[in-house]
Amino acid sequence: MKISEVMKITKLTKKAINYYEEEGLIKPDINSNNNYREYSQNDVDKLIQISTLRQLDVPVVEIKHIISHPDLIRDKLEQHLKRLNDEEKRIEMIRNVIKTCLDGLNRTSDITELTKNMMTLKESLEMDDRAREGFIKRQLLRVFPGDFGKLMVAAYGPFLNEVVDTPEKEKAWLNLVNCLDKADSINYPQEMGEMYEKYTNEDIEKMSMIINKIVEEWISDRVEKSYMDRETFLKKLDVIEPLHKKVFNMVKNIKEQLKNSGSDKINEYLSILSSDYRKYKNNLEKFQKSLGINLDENGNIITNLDI
DNA sequence: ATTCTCACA
DNA sequence: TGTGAGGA
Repeated sequence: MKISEVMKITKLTKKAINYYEEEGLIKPDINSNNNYREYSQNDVDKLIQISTLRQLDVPVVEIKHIISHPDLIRDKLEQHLKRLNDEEKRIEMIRNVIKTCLDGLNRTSDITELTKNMMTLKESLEMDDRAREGFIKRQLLRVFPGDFGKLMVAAYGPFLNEVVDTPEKEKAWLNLVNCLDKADSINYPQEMGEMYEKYTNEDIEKMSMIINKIVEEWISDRVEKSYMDRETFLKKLDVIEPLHKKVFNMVKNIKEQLKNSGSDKINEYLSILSSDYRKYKNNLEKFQKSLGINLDENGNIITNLDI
């Protein structure tokens, strides 16, 4: 039969039929008088198969393989399914980057700024776990310059080793990156600068160690034993008491600054991201309740690291 | 009516 | 991975 007939039967266009021939999927005989194609029933059957697979987005090359090696069909379909799944993930990623970027857009309408932001977000998704951890730490040190930043890193470090393996976490991670990215460096209150001048590098090192250790303990389940009596707690408190009292009064100021740059949701995102952080908060709460410690204006040792 | 070639997305 | 134009 001639091509118009085949068009009717297969619902394919001339163009498509010719194209499939060009690609070697079918080989109709050619009438040497007029150069017209003569399509066999077999050609039509093949074209129907091709059409079906094409509607499922199977690439023409794969269809070609399938036609010449019917036993490959399982392999090829699985391969195609994987492609689709990958593509879905890719699109989900793009969607999340754009959404997150849109959420943080209020501050800039500068397109250069915007695309830079999008690039940062996209690249942040391609990081491995180590790189994520390093990225956050660098950002923390930028937002909180100097010694206070080191203490922040010590406090938050234990929560930064989480794998981002669910869509929920991916969103939270993007929000966190976005949040830190647009946060300006903190201008510490004057008293704070004065306060930190007094500390040597060794002091800061030591405080970092202590903070880190405390947080680690709060994450672990040992916390019940090591902290749940008031005596032990007060002893530990003495170690960092000189630091604590002053720091607490400045935390509000810093919180304000974060809020002003729209970056005050770090905790929220970290909660979604890190099960350790949730555990930490949870243990903290339990502990505070059991000792009757207040969270309010007068400050207490537990909350002062929690910006 | 069909094929071919080229440019184009 | 096709489509559309235009000539043969």
